[in-house]
Parts: sequence; C-alpha cells; structure tokens
Amino acid sequence: MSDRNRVLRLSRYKNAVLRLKSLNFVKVFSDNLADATGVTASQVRKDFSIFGISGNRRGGYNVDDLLGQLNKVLGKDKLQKLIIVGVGNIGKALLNYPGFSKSEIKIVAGFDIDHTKFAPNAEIPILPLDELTNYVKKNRIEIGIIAVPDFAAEQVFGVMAEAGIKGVFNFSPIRLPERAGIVVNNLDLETELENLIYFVNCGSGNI
Amino acid sequence: MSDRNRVLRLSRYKNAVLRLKSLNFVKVFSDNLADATGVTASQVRKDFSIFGISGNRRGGYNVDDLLGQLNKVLGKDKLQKLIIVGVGNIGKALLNYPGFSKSEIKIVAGFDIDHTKFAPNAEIPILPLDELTNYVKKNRIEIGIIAVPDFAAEQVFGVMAEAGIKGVFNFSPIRLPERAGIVVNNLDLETELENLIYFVNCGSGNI
DNA sequence: TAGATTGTTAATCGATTAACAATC
DNA sequence: TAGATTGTTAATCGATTAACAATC
Repeated sequence: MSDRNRVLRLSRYKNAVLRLKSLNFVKVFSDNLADATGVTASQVRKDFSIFGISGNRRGGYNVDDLLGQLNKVLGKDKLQKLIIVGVGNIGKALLNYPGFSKSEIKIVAGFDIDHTKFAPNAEIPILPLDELTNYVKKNRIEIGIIAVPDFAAEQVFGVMAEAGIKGVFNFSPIRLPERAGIVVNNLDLETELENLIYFVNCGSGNI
Repeated sequence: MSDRNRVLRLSRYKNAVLRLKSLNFVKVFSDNLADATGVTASQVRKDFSIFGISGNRRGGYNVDDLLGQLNKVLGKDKLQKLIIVGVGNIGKALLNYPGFSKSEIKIVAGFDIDHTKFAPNAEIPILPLDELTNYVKKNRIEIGIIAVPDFAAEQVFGVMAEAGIKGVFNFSPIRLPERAGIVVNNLDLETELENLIYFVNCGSGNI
C-alpha cells in the first residue's frame, strides 16, 4: 500500500524536475525537490535510493540524467499503448484527454457493444467488444481502461483478463475480484468526493 | 495522510454494508466487513471507534443503524451541492455521471468562459464564469470541481477561493497552491496511470 | 583542502494488528 | 449461564525522519 504512495511521489518528483528543467535548471538538489513537492529531503533521497536512482555526492542530480532515471522507473521511456472499453461520456473524455498525448501514453483503440459507436476507420478506431481479444493479442496491449456502466464492469474485466491484459484502470464503482497476474487501479469518483466532503466538513488542512 | 486512507476505508465499508443490505442482511459483524473489503476485523473496529461509530457487544452492528452512522460521517445524510468549472470533455462526463445521481451528490451548475457552451435555462445551467461568485454565495455552495485545461486551473482556483469555496476536486495536473481553509483533492490521471504502469512492469500484486 | 551534498543507517513516529477485558 | 463479539489497550510492524559517514 505504501509502495503505491512511494510511486505516486516519484511521479511528482518527475513533474517537479520537468518544471525546473523548463526553468533552465541543469542540476537539482534533494532539497529543491523537497520544496517543490512538499516532502522532506530525506524522503526524496530515501525514495531515490529504494528505486536505485543515484546522483552525485556534493553535486546534486543532473536534471536530464535524473529525468531519464525517473522516466525509466515510471515506464515513460517507451510508448505505453492502452485500450479502453466503454465509449460513453467518460470513455470519450479519456479518448480526448490532452494530458496523455503529451506523455508517453496513448489510447490506441476503443471498444463498445453499441454498434452506433463503432468507427473502425477513425484515427482511434472504435471496435466491437468481440474483437478485443484479437486486438489485444495482435498488438500486445498490456493495459486496459474500464469505463462502462456498473453492471457491465465485471464481465468486461473477465474479457480483458482472458485476452491477457496485465493492468486495469477501473473507473466503475464495482470492486473487481482479485485475479492472479493482474494489477487493478480503482478510481471511484463517488468515494473520492466523499473523502473531500469529509475533510471539508470535519477535518482541516489539505488531503 | 493516513487519515485519508481511513476515510477511504469508511466509504468502502459503507458500500459493503449497502451490498449486504440489498442481500437482506439485518446485522453485520466486523468480520463480515473485513471479508467484504479485504482488511482485518481489528482494522474495521479500530476505524469505527476512531469515528465514534458503535455497535452492540455480542450483537454486531445493525445494518440500518450502521449505515446511518457511516453516512453521517461521510456527509451523505444531506444533499451535497457542487458546481463544476470547465464544461469540456471531462466536465460534460461528470455532469452526466450516473454514480452521483444515486448518491446524495448533485452538480447544480456548470461554468465556462466559452459562450457557445452557455445554457442558463438547462436543467443544470451552464453559466459564464463571471457569475460564479454570485452563484456560490447565493446558493451557499461549498465544493467545486476544476475541469479546465492546465493553463486555466490556477486562475479558476483563485476565483473559487475568493467566492468562498471550501473544497476543490482538481482534475487538472496542476498542483494548486496551499490556501488556508480550502481542502484540495488532486486527481491527476497521468499520475494514476504511471502508478498502474509501474506495478504492471515491476511490481506485483494489487495496488 | 574545506565545504556541501549524497546515500545509508539508526531513531522516531504512526498505523495496523493482536489480544483480551467488558458485556450482551 | 456460556459463548460470542465489541471496544480498547498493548504489541508489532512499517514508513518517515534525523543524523552522519562517505566523498566529490
């Protein structure tokens, strides 16, 4: 569980380094990154050491070098091809999400069961769900996004698992069953909002 | 930080209780909830005790009673009215998100600067950003969602803060500045995907 | 060299789990 | 009552922080 937090921090370090690079920084110190992300310098160095990311004693971290190491750990050294199932409101929003095109993340195809949504010749083709297995195997896709209504989520998860998908980003509020060899990241909007509401009402400070 | 996790678990207990209620359970034990959510029974009771949620020694927890207590902590005992700024892809998806209508969460208005999006007479009115302050004050809105492009996020945050918003759900990848009295929940899709990708490539098990 | 920063080890802090007394 | 489950206290575990030796 806290491995998750550690990797999330790594993404934030990466984003901070990108910002500093755009400010023409050539090297950064653990202290800079601590300030930029709101953690301690110890934490930064500890995180780096756990992922085998190293700098120069006395000389801090070379920005380009550090960025390379961070990107490698985060899988951003190569293009990550994803598919999405469910081309409704959320699905369409993700297909057009500008944040992905900038990074090494690309949704390469969408799947649905509604034939009015099919668009096999579009830039990002929308295909029948039946074709998912073939597509995934042929294109060696490892990661899938589930953006279907509740009642369809578990079935779609099964299809993905059978097709050989290794990681699932689940936007439905359904808790998917544990399945060997598949990592699931659940993103339940209602739960996230409940969290925010709690801290607005009762708690204090930032989450 | 781990308070966040504790509240997230509370939401999961609530969802589990709802499922068990739909199965006609009248009472549940900490052990049932532990199984349903994948934590220990000790954790369930500890979490409950920290939020002042109590059951009956020997008799477990009455489902309706427990649900009432959980809903109260999570602010689901009254309707939560939200506004959203940015009626693009993500914004539209959230306006139509079916998960909210079922729960006590309702987006009551959208704001944008693009006049082609205005729809003041729609069921959920889409209004000019200029009108946000008035609307928020008049309707005592506490929570706002930011679904605008990167470059506009910080400015919109400023407008919300001035208007008296207490909690912000931020879908932009921009890290908003700390501001006294405002809670921010950042949801950066790229970061979440990087996390998933990491565990697919290097790690193992579920996140 | 002297000074400064990393990388790592030890100390602290907090969260989770185990155990058990209270009690229905 | 006997048995079972809560609520809480104590023990454990793990993550964060502090300190410092290594070294550039």
